[in-house]
Amino acid sequence: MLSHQWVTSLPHAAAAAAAAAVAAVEAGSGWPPCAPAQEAKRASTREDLHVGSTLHHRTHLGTHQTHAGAWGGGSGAHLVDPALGYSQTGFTVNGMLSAHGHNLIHSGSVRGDSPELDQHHHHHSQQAHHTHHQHHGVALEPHSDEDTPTSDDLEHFAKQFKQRRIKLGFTQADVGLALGTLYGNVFSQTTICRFEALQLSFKNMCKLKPLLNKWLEEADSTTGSPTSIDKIATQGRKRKKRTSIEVSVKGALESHFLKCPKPSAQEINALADSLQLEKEVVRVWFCNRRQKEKRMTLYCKFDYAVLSCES
DNA sequence: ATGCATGAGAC
DNA sequence: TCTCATGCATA
Repeated sequence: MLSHQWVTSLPHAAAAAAAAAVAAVEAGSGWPPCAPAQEAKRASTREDLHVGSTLHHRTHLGTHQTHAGAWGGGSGAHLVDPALGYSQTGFTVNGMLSAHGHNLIHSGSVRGDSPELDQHHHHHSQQAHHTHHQHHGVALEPHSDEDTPTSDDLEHFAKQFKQRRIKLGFTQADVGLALGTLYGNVFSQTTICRFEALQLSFKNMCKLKPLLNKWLEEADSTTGSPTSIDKIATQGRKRKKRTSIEVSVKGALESHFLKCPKPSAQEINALADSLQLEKEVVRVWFCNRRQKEKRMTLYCKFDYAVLSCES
């Protein structure tokens, strides 16, 4: 039981905690295509899904990270050669062929201010403020990176990006580092990966697209300009070892999630207790599960009834 | 490629 | 406390 222990991780591998805390905008995360209308019952509690009405923020990119070297304050510049540090360089080759089987998001046409376009349900609490001031059926060209791209734009770009990235011989990690050296924001392999797989929130995708687009141009235009690599490694800070949740337990959590995506603290306690997990683990699990739910545009359709969930 | 985790910012 | 962006560590 329990496999949680605190490990003092001294990341010798490529690491860079230069995460800009940007996003001072309000919420608005889910992808446009689907409009899960589950909650919306409580007054203020919800905001995560009202994407539509407000999504014209700027795709700013403050090259200045709020707090470099996040943890410990100690940002021991630990230079790591990406080629050596990250050994995930090999898989790329075959990656281009297999690609990601799921090609989601087909709802074209979303752009500008109201990207959600709810097509069904909404029996209650309709957010009637669709500023549909847009000539339908025109679409025209997708302005590359100026305006808010449509879902299709993003999907296409992501696809294109991955393809070219691979052709150019770069790994996802390489790109992440390059973005840092070129524009100030370093990203991990994870993020690049998620971008390519469209597993980021719509907003996030929009934010990253311009950056990746620049890199792309830069990359295949400069036939051999090894952008200097410098990186700030995060000094060791305690990080909880990843808790491995057993399948059976996961099943239980899933089950509960379907009934109640947002359990109260007490419910979490009860659950944690019955499943013999730390409360924090359970709490985080639900948080992550919710996030995933939003990204899961694939199964975008219908809302499962929100059952009783208050204590 | 993805699961669990951290942290900042919004309520 | 939740969301949201992001990533270490892992399968």
